[in-house]
Amino acid sequence: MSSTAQTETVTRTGRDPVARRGEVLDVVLELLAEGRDALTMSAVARRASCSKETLYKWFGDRDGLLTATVQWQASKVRAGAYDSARLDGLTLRASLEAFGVTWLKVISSRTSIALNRVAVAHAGSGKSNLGQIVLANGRFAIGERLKPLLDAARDAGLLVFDDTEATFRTFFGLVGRDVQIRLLLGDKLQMTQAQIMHDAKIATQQFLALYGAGKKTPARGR
Amino acid sequence: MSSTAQTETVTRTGRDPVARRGEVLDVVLELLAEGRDALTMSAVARRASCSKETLYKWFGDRDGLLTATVQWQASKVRAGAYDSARLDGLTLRASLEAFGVTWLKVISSRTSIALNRVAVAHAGSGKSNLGQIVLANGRFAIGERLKPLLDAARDAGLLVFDDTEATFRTFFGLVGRDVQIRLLLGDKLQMTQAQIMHDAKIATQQFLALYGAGKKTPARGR
DNA sequence: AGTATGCCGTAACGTACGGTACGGTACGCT
DNA sequence: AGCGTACCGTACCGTACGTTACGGCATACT
Repeated sequence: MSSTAQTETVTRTGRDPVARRGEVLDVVLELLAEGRDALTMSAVARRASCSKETLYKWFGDRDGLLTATVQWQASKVRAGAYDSARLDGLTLRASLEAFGVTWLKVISSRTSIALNRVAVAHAGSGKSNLGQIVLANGRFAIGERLKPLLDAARDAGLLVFDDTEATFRTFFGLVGRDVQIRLLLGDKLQMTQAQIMHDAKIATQQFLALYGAGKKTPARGR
Repeated sequence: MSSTAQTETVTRTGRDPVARRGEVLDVVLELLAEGRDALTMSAVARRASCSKETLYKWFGDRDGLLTATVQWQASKVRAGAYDSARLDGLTLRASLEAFGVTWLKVISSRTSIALNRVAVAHAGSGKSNLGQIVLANGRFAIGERLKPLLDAARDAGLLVFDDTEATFRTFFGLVGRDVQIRLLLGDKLQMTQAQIMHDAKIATQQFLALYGAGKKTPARGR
């Protein structure tokens, strides 16, 4: 599990087994993102050049593979926490915008869309908790990462609010708006880098207009 | 096709065939909302007491049935347009809150969640345009219904904004926040009547704080 | 009454796919 | 060299489900 890779147990392909595992999961992400046809165990095995037997030995069943994939993807996305020290209006604004940009990039990425689609579909079928995992690593993870910033900003007298959770949810709504649901439903929505940065900027302006303590930019919505 | 139903062609069950069609589609909605197991043609036929042959004759194939179901549900949701005449700050606020309540009720209803789930799953598989239909009857339909109100409010000097679409999207985000994605992913989120009304009220306050012309309630979040 | 039509119930077909079994091969260990 | 382990490739099995086919019955039409 958490053994530091010192002895490189080289397998047939000349690779360390945990790396191999990662390769397989990357294949799943690939296949999912292409999404031309439903993800099938045989397709994964073929593309990853591994046997189905190995797939089942490693991940148990299809759900296990999916779960591992979601966690694998989540482990790649983790970004560093924003330093809440020496906060002023400008760094707060910049941090909020950065959060917005990060989040918009995530939800508009092909992998995230694909992963959310299978998780949503799965949540319908009741079995397994893929949806919960996606939520925990997406919506809730970013919430937990943003809240310290919000609290610090309140302590610094830059923001005024009671409920951190509710305040975060407002920011979340201002940033995401209808983007995620439209993308999930297959709407052709071009989220360019420029568009994302613009959206994050506007959302931050609006957020500060609602919760900012100072009388900065009035933030009329474009 | 478009013949006005005058001659009531009574079938075996003593029902008019178009009503029978509606019954079948209601069964689909039922099954979908229960969602214990995936929707299957056999299950629909059994529950609706009709033959699979009839299902295929009427709807072509499974996708056709799903499409018809989405449109059937959409046809039931259509609410009347809000009268934009004699607008003042109070009626505007009330109308916005009403919109918010309506929308939150829709997206938190079991049927909507189930329908969106199949549409999202379908959007992944590429085939058919279920996602587009859901979008057209959900997100976009409510947008087209709200925009006249926004424009009227701007004409009446109650709101200040440039881009009606962008303004609507902000309202959409303030109202929906993370609710829809959480519900789609299976999060247990209790959306009681009281909660919905409270959320709509707050969202409206915040929206007016951002776009309102007058200096009404400052709308501090929560 | 006799025939046609529409629909129900059920059986049957084909296929896709999750899951398992098995032979063959490369590598590590002794 | 001989053995065990891990894994690839492929064949195989069982089942679920979309789709089609068919027999039977009730109503509509002449």
